Amino acid sequence: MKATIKDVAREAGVSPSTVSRALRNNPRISQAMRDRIRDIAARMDFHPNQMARSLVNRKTRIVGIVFPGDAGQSLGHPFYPAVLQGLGFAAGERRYHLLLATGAEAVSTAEASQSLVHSGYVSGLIILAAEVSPHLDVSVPVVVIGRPEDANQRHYVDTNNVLAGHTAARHLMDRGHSRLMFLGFDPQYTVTMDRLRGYHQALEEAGLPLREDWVVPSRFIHNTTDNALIRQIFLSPDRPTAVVSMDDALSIGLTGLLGDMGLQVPRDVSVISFNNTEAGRYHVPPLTSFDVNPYQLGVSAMGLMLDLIKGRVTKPVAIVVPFTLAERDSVAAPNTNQP
Amino acid sequence: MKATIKDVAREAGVSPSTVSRALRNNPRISQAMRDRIRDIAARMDFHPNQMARSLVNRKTRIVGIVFPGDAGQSLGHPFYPAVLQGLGFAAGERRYHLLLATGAEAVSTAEASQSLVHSGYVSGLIILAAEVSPHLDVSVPVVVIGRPEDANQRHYVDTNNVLAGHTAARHLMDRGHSRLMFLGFDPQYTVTMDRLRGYHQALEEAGLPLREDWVVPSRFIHNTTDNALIRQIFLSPDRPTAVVSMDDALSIGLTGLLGDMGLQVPRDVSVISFNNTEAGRYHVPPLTSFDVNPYQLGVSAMGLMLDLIKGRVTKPVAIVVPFTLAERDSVAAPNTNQP
DNA sequence: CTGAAAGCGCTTACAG
DNA sequence: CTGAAAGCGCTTACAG
Repeated sequence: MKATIKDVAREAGVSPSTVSRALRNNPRISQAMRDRIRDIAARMDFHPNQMARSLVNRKTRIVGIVFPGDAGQSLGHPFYPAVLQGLGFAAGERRYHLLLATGAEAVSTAEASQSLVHSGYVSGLIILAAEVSPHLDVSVPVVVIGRPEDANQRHYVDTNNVLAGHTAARHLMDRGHSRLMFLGFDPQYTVTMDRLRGYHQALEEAGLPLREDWVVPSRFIHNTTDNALIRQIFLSPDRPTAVVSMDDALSIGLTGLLGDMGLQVPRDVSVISFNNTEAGRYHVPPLTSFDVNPYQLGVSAMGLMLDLIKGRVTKPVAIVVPFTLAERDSVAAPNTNQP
Repeated sequence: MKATIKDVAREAGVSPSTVSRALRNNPRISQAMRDRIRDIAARMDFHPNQMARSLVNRKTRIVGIVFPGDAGQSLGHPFYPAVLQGLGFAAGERRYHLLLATGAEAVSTAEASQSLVHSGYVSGLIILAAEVSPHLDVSVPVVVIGRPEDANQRHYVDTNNVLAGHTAARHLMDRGHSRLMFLGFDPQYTVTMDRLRGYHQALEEAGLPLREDWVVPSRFIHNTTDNALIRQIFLSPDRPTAVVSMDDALSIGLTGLLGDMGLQVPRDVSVISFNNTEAGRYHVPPLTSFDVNPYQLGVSAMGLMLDLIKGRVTKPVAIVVPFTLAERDSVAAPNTNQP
């Protein structure tokens, strides 16, 4: 039987109120008494039941984490465990725990969130990867990782994806490319829309035409795309010489597809990619890829969340986490022997 | 303000007891009343506070998950997110949640476990990857993933690692190798000890000598090893022609090290590896690697846990999840032109 | 078929 | 400096 506060009180010959206060270091209890009670509590291996505390405080030391799609799926992409590491680290420092939303089947982000909040288990919600409209009306603070559509009314931490898309296009153009394809547009995810915008800006600034037929959609996270469309694009004589790709997995698939068509990366097509995964690092050729620093995204999101819980933040806060570019071998100058 | 059971009771003109019973579908309440109350509760968006329920039931719908080392570190290896996916899926199906132990600094598995249980938040504990002795005396069911040292008194789910080690060695010997090195022994982890045992058995059965100097230690999960020792082993004229490696990351590091010495995989040295990661798949050469099916490990562990919580299991249960071998290009016949 | 009362393990005004 | 009482939001014997 686990010891309760009453057991400790009886043992110490005081009331439960006094034990409670002594343990929370309330100055109203004499130092001597505090020490004595703490000793007794330790000896009895007493640990206050957090459920009971939460019930009266209307606060738990738990933050709910909601993954896009069903929880499981997204963890298959290394971005998410990395975010989780960051979240866990920052939470652990302040003795908070993470509660994972587990939607077995196709439970939407919104449903998963609601269910977590309704349970009363969580004091806050961190939502990963902003699908377009997880409109939810909940009674606890919410932080989203990624840019939500109604960004100016929300707390979020994100990469500057417009800048990243711009930087990607510029990186390619600086090396002489002018025929760029965009791989991995998904209207469900603001991250791909933001990068596309930056990409378009860079093209415009360079006076290059915006070819909508070279914007290839794909399902984000799942990283499935329209191979027939890609094949068709590269069959054309005025095919692209470079690609901005939303994810390493997409880039790896693309490399294979191009290989089947007799096109080599980077000799015939340069590829600049996102997420700097291990798979991309050991791929042939090793991929030049943006690292959006998912760990830091997690750390920052949890930091913001804990401030919100403590009531230290009032206005909507947006945190931007810098990205870096890992330059490897998938980008080269255009092949001038080609058409 | 969230609606409470009292609000619903008032609205329905009945007592809270009746609302409680109606919502739990207690047959003592008339069907008509049950329907009426459920309607009202739904309309008021009432959701019972799980904290309060847990307090009286002495049960939560939360299972604590403890990672080896500090939580964060291990998530960097794809094995762990995959297990987590399985755990999450199986939990979600039964409307259970996962609470992650977050030890910021070097919190031991045992401490993390104790803290989770003491909090009262969890109804059970799943401990990932058995370090040698997480001896803990807790009041909730515990399932470990991996073989604990005191296996016969515990519930666990594991790979048959003795068989896996044996199979690895046999796979190499079947292709003509007789000088095998074992890379990645870590006395802290039973998994590596088990594989080593199987490996030894296979050598013995084949009448091959057991060379202890060819058992190279490394830190599990971190996958750091003793490169100087490896170099020394391969500098010798009677060097190994094949390696059983505990992890793809270790194998990738080894390939690089051997490359620096002018030795190629698989031409000069064959490598059979574990964990079938993406990095190994896109590595050159693609690694032949065992898949220990981490997702299923998670699903099985959670299934067992839920049975334990329901009190449907009494005696210690051990579940074995089968492994498979993904054969790729890192294993070949020994190079007969070499010494 | 329904309700009043006690209690889960804590915390915290209120009182002394 | 310490205690008795009420209450957090539920559930469940007990009673009718």
